[in-house]
Amino acid sequence: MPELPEVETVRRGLSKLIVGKTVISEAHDTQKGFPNAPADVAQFLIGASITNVRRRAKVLILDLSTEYSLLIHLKMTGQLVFVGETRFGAGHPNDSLINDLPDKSTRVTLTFSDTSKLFFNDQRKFGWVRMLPTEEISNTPFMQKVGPEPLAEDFSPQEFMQRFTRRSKTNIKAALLDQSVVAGVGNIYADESLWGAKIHPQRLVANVSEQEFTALYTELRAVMNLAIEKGGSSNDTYVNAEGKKGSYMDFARVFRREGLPCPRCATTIEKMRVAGRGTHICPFCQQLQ
DNA sequence: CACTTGACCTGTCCGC
DNA sequence: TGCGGACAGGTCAAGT
Repeated sequence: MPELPEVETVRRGLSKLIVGKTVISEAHDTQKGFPNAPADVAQFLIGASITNVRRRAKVLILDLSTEYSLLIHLKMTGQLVFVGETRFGAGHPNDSLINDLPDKSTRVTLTFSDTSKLFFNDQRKFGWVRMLPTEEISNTPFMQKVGPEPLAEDFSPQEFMQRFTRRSKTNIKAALLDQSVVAGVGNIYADESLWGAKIHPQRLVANVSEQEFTALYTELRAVMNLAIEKGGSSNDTYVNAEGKKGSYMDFARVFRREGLPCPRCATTIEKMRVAGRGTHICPFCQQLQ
């Protein structure tokens, strides 16, 4: 999915687009194929207004005036696209992304009192939407176990390294993808940050040095900040709240660049399988040893 | 508890 | 131009 930078991009968009709006109707896909349909969502939504849009890890939190919150996970192919009443006229080039909504991947549609709409689309149906009393969010099992936000100002390199101790017997990529170690890292930014820190993804956590952890910390934050600045990565389905793609893939250094030269040393980038995921490395910069 | 693998879905691409 | 298999941004529930 959308990893931290993509979810953050959606959050910033929704913050500007839907805060203050009042929900007047909710519709969702009731097909058997959508097991995450929010059966109890409508009764807490109708008449409520959106007071805040937050993010924790890869979860979006829409706070409502009713003291309830709508939690949304986009997983691999989820989209949250806002369509305002008069945003684009017919024939506008940007209409191509949104003029067909709702479509067959639309799972939830919220309609606001000014007739604007928010669509939750999800081709692969892994995503979910849940309603919770706002004050209970922090007590959920997920929020109890999820690791710290890597971009938080008070998140230090020391804390970063210390979080990995519980996963010392696995490889660094599997640990980096573990949301209970650090929040928000997915396959793209794992590969990009490991390349930046010159660490082979199959290196055992126990064998990664303090200096290497410091480099990984710095690279991870840099790559995520750059990705947010570029509006995230769009390989295929990801779009922001306005239906637009992000451009980070134009800046990617190894991810999905197998066969191309490493931007640092020109060695041909290779693709392999690590932690069950497609993994991209420069075999010269990132050695197993 | 920590670790690995397969499952959840739909769509696309690649080789035969 | 059809068909099978692998693969795709993420977690989970199982298995060891």
